[in-house]
Formats: sequence, structure tokens, C-alpha cells
Amino acid sequence: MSLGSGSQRQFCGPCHGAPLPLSLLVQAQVLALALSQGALPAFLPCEFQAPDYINCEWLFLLSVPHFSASSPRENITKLSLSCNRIRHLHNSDFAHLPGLRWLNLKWNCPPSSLSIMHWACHMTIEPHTFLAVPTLEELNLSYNNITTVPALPHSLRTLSLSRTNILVIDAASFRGLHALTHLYMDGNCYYQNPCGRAVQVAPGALLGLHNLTHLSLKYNNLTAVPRDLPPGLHNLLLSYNRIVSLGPADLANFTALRVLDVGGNCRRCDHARNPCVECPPGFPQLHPDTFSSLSHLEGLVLKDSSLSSLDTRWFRGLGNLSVLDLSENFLYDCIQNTTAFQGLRKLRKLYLSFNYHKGVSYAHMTLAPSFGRLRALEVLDMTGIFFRELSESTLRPLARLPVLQTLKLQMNFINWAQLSVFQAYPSLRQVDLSNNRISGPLGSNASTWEVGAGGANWRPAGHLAPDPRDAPSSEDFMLNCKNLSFTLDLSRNNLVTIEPEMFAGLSRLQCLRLSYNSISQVNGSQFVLLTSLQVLDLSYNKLDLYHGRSFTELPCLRALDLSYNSQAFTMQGMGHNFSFVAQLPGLRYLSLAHNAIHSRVSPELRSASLRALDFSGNALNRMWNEGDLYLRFFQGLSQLVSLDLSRNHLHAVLPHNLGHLPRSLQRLRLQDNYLAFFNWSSLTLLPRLESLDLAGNQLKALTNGSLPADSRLRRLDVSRNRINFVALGFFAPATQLQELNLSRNALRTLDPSWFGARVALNKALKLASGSMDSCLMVWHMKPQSRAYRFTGHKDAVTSVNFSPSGHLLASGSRDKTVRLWVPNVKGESTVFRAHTATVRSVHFCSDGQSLVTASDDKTVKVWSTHRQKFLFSLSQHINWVRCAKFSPDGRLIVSASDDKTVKLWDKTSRECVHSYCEHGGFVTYVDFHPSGTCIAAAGMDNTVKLWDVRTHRLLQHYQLHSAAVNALSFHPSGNYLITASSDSTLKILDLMEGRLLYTLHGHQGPATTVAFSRTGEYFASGGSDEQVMVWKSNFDVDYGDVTKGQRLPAALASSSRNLPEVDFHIPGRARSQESVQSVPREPASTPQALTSTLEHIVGQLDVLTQTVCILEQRLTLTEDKLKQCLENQQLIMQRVTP
DNA sequence: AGGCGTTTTT
DNA sequence: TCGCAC
Repeated sequence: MSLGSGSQRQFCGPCHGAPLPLSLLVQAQVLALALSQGALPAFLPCEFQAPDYINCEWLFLLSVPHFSASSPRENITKLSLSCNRIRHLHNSDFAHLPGLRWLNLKWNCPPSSLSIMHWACHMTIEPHTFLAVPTLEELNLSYNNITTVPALPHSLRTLSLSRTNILVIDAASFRGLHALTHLYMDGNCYYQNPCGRAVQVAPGALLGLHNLTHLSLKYNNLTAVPRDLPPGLHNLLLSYNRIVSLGPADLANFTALRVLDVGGNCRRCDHARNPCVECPPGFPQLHPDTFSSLSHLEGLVLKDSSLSSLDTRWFRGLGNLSVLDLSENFLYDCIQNTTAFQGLRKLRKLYLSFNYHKGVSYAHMTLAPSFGRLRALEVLDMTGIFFRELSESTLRPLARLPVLQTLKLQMNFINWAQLSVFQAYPSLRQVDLSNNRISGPLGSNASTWEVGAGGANWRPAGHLAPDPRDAPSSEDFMLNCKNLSFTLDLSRNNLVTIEPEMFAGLSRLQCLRLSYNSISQVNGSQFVLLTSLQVLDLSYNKLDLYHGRSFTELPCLRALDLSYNSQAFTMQGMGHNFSFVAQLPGLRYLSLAHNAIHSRVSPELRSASLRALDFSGNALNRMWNEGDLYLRFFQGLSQLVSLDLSRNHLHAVLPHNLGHLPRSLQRLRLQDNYLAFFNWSSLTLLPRLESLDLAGNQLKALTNGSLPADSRLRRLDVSRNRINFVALGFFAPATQLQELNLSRNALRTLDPSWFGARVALNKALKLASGSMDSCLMVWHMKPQSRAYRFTGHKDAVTSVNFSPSGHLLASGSRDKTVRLWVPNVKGESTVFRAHTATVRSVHFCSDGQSLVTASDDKTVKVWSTHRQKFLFSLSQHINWVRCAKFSPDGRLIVSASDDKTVKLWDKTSRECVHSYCEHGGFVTYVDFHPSGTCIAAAGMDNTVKLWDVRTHRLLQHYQLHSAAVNALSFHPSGNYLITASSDSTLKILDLMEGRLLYTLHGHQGPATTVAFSRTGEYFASGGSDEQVMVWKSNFDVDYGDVTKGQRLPAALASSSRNLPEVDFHIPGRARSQESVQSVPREPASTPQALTSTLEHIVGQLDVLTQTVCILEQRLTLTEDKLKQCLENQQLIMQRVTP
């Protein structure tokens, strides 16, 4: 009986140690569940993501996969092959997908300069490749080194050729593509993909594209706008070229143009964060009538263009302009006096960021009156202009703009701000003044001030990178300001005290952000003018909470964030007063998180309104250790629904602690404490609890009481604990449980008996068993799924094996045939007839080209999978041959026979190299060590023996099992061997020490088959008890390195019989029988029933192993390790066969 | 030959 | 346990 796929695929892939993300695991579970019900995934090795979409991304494919004719290929309209290693495209590659409309091939063979290691690659495309897909509408060939545009079908609408090496576009390039509307060809010639010149667009080259509306030619070193572009263009993107002059002739005829991007063509390099060519003196030259014909223009980008003034005539005809980007110019003076904005009556967004005067921050800034004519303006970005005073006059022209919603004023070095100016703005929703130097309502008068005059260029760390403040936080615990009508952001300034008059005129304010200042004083007088304020963010300050009337001046306050204000709480000997909480009648959200609160605080929080309290990151352990002083700390929060007590150094949460929490609680978080036990029965004290989060504690078992019978618990997270046992029926009382996280514990199985009458993998229960650090699942074979797929054999199937690529499946049967299958729903197969008796074993060579089979007809036969024909026989055995395997390099074959011998064969010469005759009974199973230098064989005489295939010496022998050994598998590190025996155990042997490590009691009857996964991180076993178990290896091995240090087992171990061993039992296993679905059929002792069941188990196990392999490959496939592996093997083999 | 890598935009 | 209450 061969397990095959796992044990030979493991040589073909490198190994990694990274844990699988949960999403992959869930996917694996869904797949495995589908598989256990008999449905094989179509379109291997790709993912069938939607009824019409095949995702083949990141599979390290070297060629386009050819999907089986039995897959529903005609329904496929979308195919992504991006991020693979396909460098040759063939005429027939896509011809079998008759409905393909969308094809993504980007990042397969990148230009050398864009590949991280700067390796050369050139993609070849046979002429009929895309013409064979007459339905193709969208094609992405970006990030591939192609130098010419391939022949394309006339159906094409969208074509991406960005970051390629196509340097010339002429009339022939896109001939006949009348349907093409979008053409992207960015970055074919720029500093990161250099070509030493400019992309050449021949005049009129694109005129044949009558329907072209979108054209992008950014980053191409163009020195002029290409002549005679199609006149119907809507979008023309020409930014980051070297077009330093523009005149009316350049953009004439584009009467339909809506978006024009010509930014970055004449750059100011003091604000560049990448290689930059400074705009030459006297440039850019922008003729007054450059844009005059663009009457439909809606978006114009003139950023980074070294503009120091705006010519009013540029915008004269642009009455429809909606978005204007003028950022990164030198318009610091211009915006104070220009009349250029006069006519832009439909302008909604104006970007003026980083128009600073090099080396200077202005004392004052006064926007030109013509801003007042922008009646449609919604967003004005004035980030990084560098002016120190925000006064009534600064933004005066904006004051009456009827729809102005957003003002961005961050990073300006403003130290004096009269915030009351914003009271005049009728529709303002957001003012961002973060990252300035505001220290109070009135500062000293500013004067012109040089910023590092003559010094280095000013470079921001990251260009407007998302602020960490924007990180999404739980809506359960803090109100979001997005839906409020007026938000002022003063975070990251220099505020130390708040003077009430600072907020004069801001009574409309609903959200105020003051995080990251140095505010310490709050006593109920600071915010009196903010009569509408709902959300106040004071996180990351230095608050001293003491006054009983703090924040009571805010009549509408609903949410208060006081997190990360630990300075005062960590002062030794200082006390703190939380009585203000009771004085805030509308407060619903409060965060006191990460304040290191530990002692000398009010003994209780009181509020009749608070719904959510974040008290994480404090020291409740110390508080609850002070007798009863803080026992009722939360009890006065009579309406509390959500409470976070994570990271409070708690070593215990006792029933009387839970009993003094508000009975209204629905969500309780206790993450990352030190809880070693939990009294589950005490949850009766929180009758409304729906969500309990105990992740990151020290729980050892789910025992200690039971969940309340009428529990409303819907979500339970006990991940990241040390749980190795779950009581029988533990989850059964939680009838409302919908989400359970058991990941990252020490569990080896998920047992249906934990759930009582519920089925373990009930679809209604979202169950995460984690990063495969615990056993994936135990599932039960369903009789109706038996032989669901493998119809074709006329008698029992004895062995199955996947080819290394996973595209083929071989099977051997008692019907004397071998079949080669394409694994898919319909299941086509080719029959190989040559054996004259039962075929016992099938095994692919690591290159997938050959198949070796072993039969009761006493022969071993080798077949070509490519030509699908018989090659030759090896006929020296004198009794049944039960198993035959290729060596990892494919040069040798080893076979195990009932003639009590193991024979080693040279595949090339077809001669028997050696016979190993040490077994005292039939030899049931044999395999090569991953190094290829030794073999292990299992026998009916209960023994396991290892021989060196170079010296033919017996290296080790083990007699540990009490019944026949049926199968074995080497760990890919070569250091361990696992065996499956009729004595119902699995045993793991440490080959380096020559001793038994573990005995695993899992199966109820004979363990018939076992195999390590490709990386060795897991192993699976099958038995005649109709169970397949997947186990975590739990070795002290770096799985990232398993293929590296393959060493030979030590010479014959002196003693391997009487060493101590560790016994493993699966918890709950023996008691779970009532939930095992027994299969109604003949007694299991009947060979036919047994074989059929095993056939199915093995088939399922192979498919699961393969699925795990594919998912693992998707995560990381480090092929250098494969290379090293093969090189090592070659070196060793060269020594074996000189 | 093929490997590299989850690659924003500037 | 920090200008509260005489």
C-alpha cells in the first residue's frame, strides 16, 4: 500500500517555516471538507475562485497550465497568471479556453532592472498565442521583458504594456485593434527601467485606434507630446516624462479630453524622493493657449512642474474643470495674488500641497481673493506650504464658499492659529491642522524665519504615508468621527494647556482630536465653548485625571479617548480621581487603555450611560489584589455592554471578580493576561455574555466547570493558549456558539465529541483550528463517497500516487491494470495493461516522466507517463512484489517482495544491483532516504531495516512493533522515520540516535499507511478503522531547513529495543466513538472491504496532502533550497555510481 | 535555463 | 490624591 504523493513530492519542493495565515487554513479546511465528500478541485494547480475565474497567481509556474478537457473550461472568462515564471507563450496556450475575455500575465518575466536580483529575462510569444483567443477583451502584459507588441485579436478593449521594454510604437504595433479603448504603456523608459533614450511614438501611430479613449504614457522619457494621437481621447496621462515645453499645437484637436496629466515633466528636485532631473532654468514653457482647446477638461495635473506663477490664460477655457493638482510647485507667492482661479466655477478639488519656498517658512500667508470665486470648491489641500500663522486673513477668501468641506493644513509649522476663523465656513466638515506647532490660542507674533538656510534639501520620511492614527480600531470600543459633521484635528502639535478661548466660535465642532500633545490639565473649564462636541480624543498626552468636574463642560460628549496617558499614573505616590465619569450623562464610549493604572485611584467607576470601556493595558492585577478595595470597580457601570480587560497582568479572574462586573455585559475581552485556568461555570454570573476573548493566556485545558446551559455565547476565542485537552462535550451547552478560535494551542486533534451532538465541521460553526499547529481534523468516511471519482478500475484500487506537478494521478488495481488520471471532476484515465496479477504499488519518478509499478505477477514495471507506454520489466523477484520506488534522483529503483528480499535496480541498465535478504518475512514496504543514499524496508516480521545503497551494509534495524509493519515514511530532514503497524500504533524513530522517540496510539485497528507531508511539518495516517488522521510533527526542527542538513543515519545503533519512549494518546479519542459514523457493509476483516476503504482513505489523504502542498507553495516556495537539495543529491549520487 | 518576488508611487 | 471650605 503506497501513500506516494507526500513521500515523493517532499523532494520536489523547498521547505519553509512560516506559519500559514488563517485565511489559507480556512481555505484548506473548506477544500478538505469538499474533498472528504468526494469533490476534487478542478483546474489544479490553480484556484477556481468564481464560476468564471481561475486564479493561478504566485504558483511559480514555468508554463501556462493546460486544464483538463473535463473541467468546465468554456465557462471561464477570467484567468490570472500574474507573478509566475512563464517566459514562453505558445500558440496553443490559451486555445482551449474558448470563452476567455480577461487575461493577466503581468510579472512573469520582468525587465532585468525591475527584477530584484537584476536577472535577465526575455519573454517570447508565439504569433498565434493571443490570436487563438478571439474573445479576448482585456490583456495585461505589464512587467514583462517584451520588446515588440505581440499580434492581438481584434476583440481587445484594454491592453497594458507598462514596464516592458517596448520602445517603439508605430502604425503596425496595434493594427486592426478597432475595439481598443484603453492602452497603458507607462514606464518603458525611465530610471528604473532604463533604455538610454526615449520611447518613440511615431506620428499618427495610434490614429488607427478609432475607439481609444484612455492612453497612459507616463515614465517614458518623452520630450514632446506625441503627434497625431487619436482625437477622441478622454484621458491622456503623460506625467514624469521630459516634456518641458507645451504649446497649443501639442494638445490641439483633443476636444473630448477630460483628464490631462502632464505633471512631473519639469521637476523641483528638493522635494523628490527618487532620482530626479531638475527643471532647467527658463522652463517649463507653457504657452498661454496650451489648454485653450480643452473645453471638456475635468481634471488637470500640473504637479511637480516648477511653476512659480500661474498664467490666467491657461485656465480661460476650462469652465468644466473639476480637479486641479498644482502640488509640488513654487506657488507660495502666486497663491497669494493670482487671479488664475477666477473662472474655475466648477472646481471641486484643488491641491496645493508642498508649494513651499525652499528653506523658508512664511510668517503670514494670505490666499488671493480669486479663491473666493471657486464656488464649487469642496477640498483644498494646503499641506506643506510652510507658514507660521493662521489668522483671519489667511484663508479669508474661502470663508463664504458654500460647499467647502475639507481643509488640509497639516505640516505647515503653524505656531499661531486663530481657530475661530472656521466658524464662518458654512459647510466645513474637516480641518486638519495636525503636525504643526500650535501651543495655544495666541502665540507671539511671527516673523520671517529661515529653515536650515543653505542646508540640505528637506525630505519627508514618507510622502503622505497613511498616519498610524488612521489604523482601524474596533467600533465596539470607540466612536468613529467619519460620520460626524465637523472634525478638527489638532493632533501632533505643541499644546500643553487648553485655554477655553482657543475654541471660540467652534460650537459646531463634533469631533476634536488632540492626541500626541502635552496636555496635562483638565478640570471642566477647558472645553466650555464646545457645546456640540461628541468625540474628544486626548490619547497620547500627559493627562492628570483628578478633578471631579473634568469634561463636564461638554454637554454632548459621547466618546472620550484618554488612552496612552500613563505619565501621571506611573508617578509614585500620586492619586487619581475618576469621579468625573459619573458626571458625564451622555458618555457611551470611554478609553482608559494603556495608562498603567494600578493604585490610588477611585475605588469605582460610575455611569448610567457608558456602553463601552477599554481598560486594557492597565494593572488590574494589583487593583484586584488589594482586598475588596477595587472589587466593585466596574460594577457601577450599569449599562456597560463591552469591557476590555486585556493586558492587565491578571493571573486569575475569580467568580467573585466576574460576579462584580456589570450584569449587562455582552462582550468581555481578557486577551494577553496570564490566566492559567478559568472557571467556566462562573459565566452564569454574566447571563448576557455573547463574546468572550481569552486569547493569549496560559490555559492548559478546557475543563474546570462547564459553560452555562442557557449560555448566549456566540463567539469564544481561546487561541494562543496552551490547551492540550478539551473535556468531552465541552462546547455542547453553548448552543448559540457561532465562532470558535482554537488556533495556536497544543491540540493534536479536533474531536467531534467536544461538540456533543453537533457535527464537528458543521458549516454553521466557523471553526479555526489555527496555523496547523494542531491536528487539522478528524473526519469520517462516508460510504456514498467511496470510489466516487475513480470509476474505471474493475476491481479494488490498491495504490495511488500524484505526479510531482500534481497534474496526474496514477493508480494500481487488483484488476491487474494501472491507470493514469487527470484529477478533475469527470476523471479521464488511460489504462496501462501489462501486469498479469494485482498491481500493488504505483510511484512517479521525481521528474514525473516515469512511473514504476509493482505487482503480484512478481515483476516491477517501468512506464513512460509522457508517451503513456510500457518501457520495461524487472523480473527477478520470485514472489509477489508489494512496493517499488524510484530513488530521489530517479536513477535507482527499490522493490520489496514477499520473497523476503528487497532488490535495488539500476534504471538505466535495468539490472539488479543488489538483493537485501535480511528480512525474516514478507517485505511490505520500502522507500528511499531523502538523501538517496539509504533505504528503509518494513516487514511482516515486525521489523524495520535500513541499508546503505552504496555499501549494501545493514545500517540499522528496529524490532519495536508487536505486529506487521505496513508502511513507513522518512521525514524530509532525513532524521526521523515513522512507521505504521498492524499493532495499531505509529512509531517515530530518531535515526540519528537510533532510538524510538514516540509511540502514537490513534487508530482502533491496524495502522495501514502513513506519510509525512512534503515539509515534514505534519504527517497523516490511515487505518482499517476508517479514520484518517493528520498530525503535527512537533519535532524540534526548523522546517525552513529540513532539506539542507540531510545526513545519513548513524551506523548500526548498538541497541534500539529498550530505550525509554514517550506514549501519546489522543485525548478524548476513546470516548468519541458514539459520534463516529460506522460504515454499513461487510465486516472490516473482509479483505475486499478493507482494501476498498483503504483505497479511499489513501486517495483522500493524497488529495489532502496535495492540497496542503499547493497552499504551502503559494505561501513561500524557496526554490534555492530545492536547488541545494538536488545538488547535494547529485554529488552523493556521483559518489554512488561513478 | 533560470532564478528573484506579494513590487504603492515617485 | 494636586485651592477646599472657612
